[in-house]
Amino acid sequence: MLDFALAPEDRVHFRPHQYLVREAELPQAVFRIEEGWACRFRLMNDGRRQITGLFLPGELCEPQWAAGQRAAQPVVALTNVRASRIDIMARNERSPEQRRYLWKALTAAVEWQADWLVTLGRKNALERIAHLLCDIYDRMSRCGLTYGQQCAMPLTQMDLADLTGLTPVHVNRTLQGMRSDGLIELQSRWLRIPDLPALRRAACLMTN
Amino acid sequence: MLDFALAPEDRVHFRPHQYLVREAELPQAVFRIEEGWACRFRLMNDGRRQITGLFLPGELCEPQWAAGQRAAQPVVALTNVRASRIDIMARNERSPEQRRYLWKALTAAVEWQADWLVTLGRKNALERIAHLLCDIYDRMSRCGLTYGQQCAMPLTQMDLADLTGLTPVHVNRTLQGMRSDGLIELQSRWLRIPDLPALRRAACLMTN
DNA sequence: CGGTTCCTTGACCAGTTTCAATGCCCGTGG
DNA sequence: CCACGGGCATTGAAACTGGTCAAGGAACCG
Repeated sequence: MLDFALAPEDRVHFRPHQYLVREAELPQAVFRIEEGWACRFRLMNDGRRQITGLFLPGELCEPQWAAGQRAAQPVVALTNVRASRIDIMARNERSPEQRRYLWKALTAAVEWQADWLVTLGRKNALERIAHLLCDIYDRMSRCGLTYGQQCAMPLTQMDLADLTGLTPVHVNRTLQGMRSDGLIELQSRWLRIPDLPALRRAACLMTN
Repeated sequence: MLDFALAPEDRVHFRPHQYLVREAELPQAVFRIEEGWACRFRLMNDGRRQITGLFLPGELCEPQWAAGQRAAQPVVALTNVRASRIDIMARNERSPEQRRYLWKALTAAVEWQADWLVTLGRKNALERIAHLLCDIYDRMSRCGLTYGQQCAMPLTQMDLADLTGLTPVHVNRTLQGMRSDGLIELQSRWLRIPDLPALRRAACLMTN
């Protein structure tokens, strides 16, 4: 993954609900998440909240900072997080490999967000949650954090609601339904997917 | 806007519903839209459609192609479109200015999509449509295409529905309501916004 | 003109939200 | 060791937003 020397300056950690970066801050570094989960989100005046990005172990947190721009959205830890600070070099000191890597991370963010726009715009509760759980499972497996058909899933139902654009109550009911249909097993922050293709079908993820 | 020499190779045009790029195609160029509107979208198996990006005059269409990747989503003309093909240079032949420009376009796409995730995830019909119309008006004014409080708005109600994640019928009813509240005047593909701050308020766009 | 495409309207229905209350789990402190 | 408190999950009932189906009308184009 990290196929070039982004010299990790130092290790940092964060507790749940602690900010990695606040809104409009000028970040000095990008983070590579070593362990734990974080998200970026936007808050409306009346308190409605939407999570617009999820950061899992092994992933780069906010490549767009590398342009030296202000963070448009805060990033907060969802669990305990251990991360590497990677100092941002001046643009003209970057190697071609570094540029390519940052570019790739940014285009991946565009793709993920486009998928997610479809999910929020056009899918119902079951399809949204199924999509999210498939996504999580895939990303966890990509860095070797799945065990058999299982992986960690530390998000609360409120987190799930803020990701899927639903209410926590409806997330709860939908999860119940998925459990009783045998689509998932989810308990004590641990997810098991007995039949991944079935879950992907439920998420309308055939092309994906 | 186009502050460096992206030598426009040639001019092309497209009729409504004509594809600028098909899915999984390897684009040879990025486009700069000179006139007309286009969008990128994703189609679900059962026909549900979600527009994930809108391209207005003066805007760069799909900077991520510059990485030489396949188009993850098709791009189609919504009106008659006149555009400049800008051939994609090999990565290592690009000037720093070119790189900076492409990076800026890509981070702008990430920001727009994040805003749109909030809208699709957390806003109701009125707020969604108000947001969209504000966005359109802002972008049109940015390239001098607004006249007083007016600008072109060639999208059909079905297009609006596919952007906002609603049904055409509900878009229609919501527009009626906005008209009778005096929030907008919209007829024969022409939009007038009597009170932009009021519309922004209706869209919950205070921070924005 | 004739045929599309787009807009409009009505009646009914379904998925999701809201409000409110209860219970569970777990860490902390007496 | 047990009581307390806070965060999280669960459940029910009622209300509402937006979706579906269906039909009619207006505008536009060759």
